[in-house]
Amino acid sequence: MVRTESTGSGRTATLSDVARLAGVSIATASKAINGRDEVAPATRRRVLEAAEQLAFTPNQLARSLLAGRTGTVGLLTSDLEGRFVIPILMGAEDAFGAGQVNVFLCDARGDAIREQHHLKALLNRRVDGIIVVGRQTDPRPSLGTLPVPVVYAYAPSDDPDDLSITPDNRAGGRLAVEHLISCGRSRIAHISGDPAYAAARDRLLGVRDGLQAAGLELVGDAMFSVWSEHWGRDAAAMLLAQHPEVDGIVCGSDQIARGVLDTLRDLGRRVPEDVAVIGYDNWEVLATNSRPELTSIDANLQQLGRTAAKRVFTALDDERRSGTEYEPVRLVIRGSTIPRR
Amino acid sequence: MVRTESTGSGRTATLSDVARLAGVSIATASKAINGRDEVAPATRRRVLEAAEQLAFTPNQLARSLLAGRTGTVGLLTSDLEGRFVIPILMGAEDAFGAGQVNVFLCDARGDAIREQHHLKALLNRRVDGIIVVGRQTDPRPSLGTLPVPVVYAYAPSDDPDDLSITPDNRAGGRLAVEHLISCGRSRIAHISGDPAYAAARDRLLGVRDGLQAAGLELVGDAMFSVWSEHWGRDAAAMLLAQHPEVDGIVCGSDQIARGVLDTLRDLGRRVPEDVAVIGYDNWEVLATNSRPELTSIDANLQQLGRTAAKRVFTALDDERRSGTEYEPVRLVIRGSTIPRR
DNA sequence: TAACGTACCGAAAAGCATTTCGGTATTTTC
DNA sequence: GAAAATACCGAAATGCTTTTCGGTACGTTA
Repeated sequence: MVRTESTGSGRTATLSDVARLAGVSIATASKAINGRDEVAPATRRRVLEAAEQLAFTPNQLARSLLAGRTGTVGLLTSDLEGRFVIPILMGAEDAFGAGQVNVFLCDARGDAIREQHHLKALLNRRVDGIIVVGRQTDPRPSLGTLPVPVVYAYAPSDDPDDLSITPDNRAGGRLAVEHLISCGRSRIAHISGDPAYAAARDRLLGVRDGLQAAGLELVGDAMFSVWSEHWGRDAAAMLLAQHPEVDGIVCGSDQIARGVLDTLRDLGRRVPEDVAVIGYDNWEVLATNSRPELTSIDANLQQLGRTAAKRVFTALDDERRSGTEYEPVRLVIRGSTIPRR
Repeated sequence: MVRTESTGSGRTATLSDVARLAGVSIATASKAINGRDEVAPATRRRVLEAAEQLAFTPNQLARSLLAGRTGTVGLLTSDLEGRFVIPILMGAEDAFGAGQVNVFLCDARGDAIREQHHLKALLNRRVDGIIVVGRQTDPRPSLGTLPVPVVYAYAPSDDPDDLSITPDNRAGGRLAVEHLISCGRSRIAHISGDPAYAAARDRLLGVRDGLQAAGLELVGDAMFSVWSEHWGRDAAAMLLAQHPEVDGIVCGSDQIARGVLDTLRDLGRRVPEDVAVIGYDNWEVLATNSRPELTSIDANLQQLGRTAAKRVFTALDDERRSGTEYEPVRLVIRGSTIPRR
């Protein structure tokens, strides 16, 4: 691979190279390139030709230094592996990418020291704002007061003075149960994941909200353990042994729901005719490949990412908001609650 | 939220603020902070105290401008959603994060225009290098000659003068079949995904390599369609109807393998006693939640990302390599090929 | 023709940190 | 006590772009 710059010197061309080649001053070259109107058309043409020939691209570093804004944002995640982080990241990148903003990605791997290290690096690079994306909806430690706006996404900050955006898990739990009720179910159970997660507790609150509003009660106790397919299978077996009358199951995740579907199939229960099942997260690859396909609650994470991006922007100009915003969730109906045709 | 800088003016402190407060020149302040030794201990202390008091952090923009290197790298992906991109991204971020390098993340969403746009932005920001991560192992269009080193990860460039790093799918296919053979299987079939993918074709080549080396032939034709669990179920049903003697199945993906396991279970075949099944990708959430757990081929994508990062670095100093490097894959053995205990 | 206006261009400062090199002040040595 | 060496500090250049403001040169008007 050979470098093919036309400056000859091997450097990338600078504005003064362009000016020299075009036979004008640096100031004039700048104006010509940036479309300012104090330049004669013929001069502008000469400059643009020179810029083209040298493959000139303006140095953003110099620009940013002057402007006091870099057009960059730091995206500080605690765990890239987690599948909740990615859609948020996509949404943010998307919202920024449409403008002139670029994103610095930093993965702290759940380590506070590393996070502090990354934070410092971002501030040194003079990012215009920071989005902190957590992997759980449990509150996380605030970064404290920084010279740039900070928005917490998914995992809210534990400081109410910070601005946080997190999905409305309680509304999601309620939405799920309301859907089952609207499908004519009244003997509804709840199988969820790790009760140490706020997500699990909040969804249960929503489920109870929905049941209470309809004058119903949960069948058996809410079942908690871990967020796995195995647990879904085991829990469903236990549930059906103790409460064979159950006709609807709200699951805490799609993985759990997949396990539940497996057990129901093994036990000869038809889904959704005998038992309707609803998952949570709308993890497409799981939800659309099960038998039957899985109705689920979608947290609109990509939208959440876009909202976070927008807030960082508006915080740049306007006043800063604070407190926790709950993003709405939505129901995605598939065959596990409503028979196909 | 209140800003609490001590410059008073609301700006972030600059080196000259520190110098003024410490009663020294800017040059001396710089030396004191950067640990140069031409500074008297007492002076250094004064400067450091002033820097502390003002919460001074050196402006990387100014530094980069001077140094000619920014300590940033562009990560240009075509599809963040794809689950192959994330581990590579993590590996790269990890490798860089250990140094002083930060990553600009750009998602082109599979759109060439957007990619060009992002590329230009990265060059304007004077990144020191670029990693291009594709979502398939099929060759992709080269970005052409750029003033910074470029490494293509996962999807190799179609220009042999570029440096590409991609997983060795052929070796993976061979590894899978060799494992089945070592498990005593000799009537082996292959169910894979979309034949338009180089990954599918390369893996089949590897499967044939392994069979031929053992003097065996594939049972039936290799079966191609799409990368889905549904197809895995359907294909397995067809396969067993035509070739009930099959005792080993190499699957083109873990999703397909999950479908295959489902069908085998429905048909009363024991896994691995009657039929051994091996997947591909080692997608943990699928592989460890199936019944039985799924043996699979892991492409070491995180390692691939780290290698790509390293190559960008070395290309900065050393000569540039070119051509396509094939990263080794590895076998992860679970219950679908070897009975537990 | 003199005075004025317009159109265009260029010098220079600003943004911030680093580094070189020249210059004091202090210490050491003869 | 004078010369040399040392230790420490500061002015200024560097990197690159943008913007302001002062200055030509030309054309226009009275």
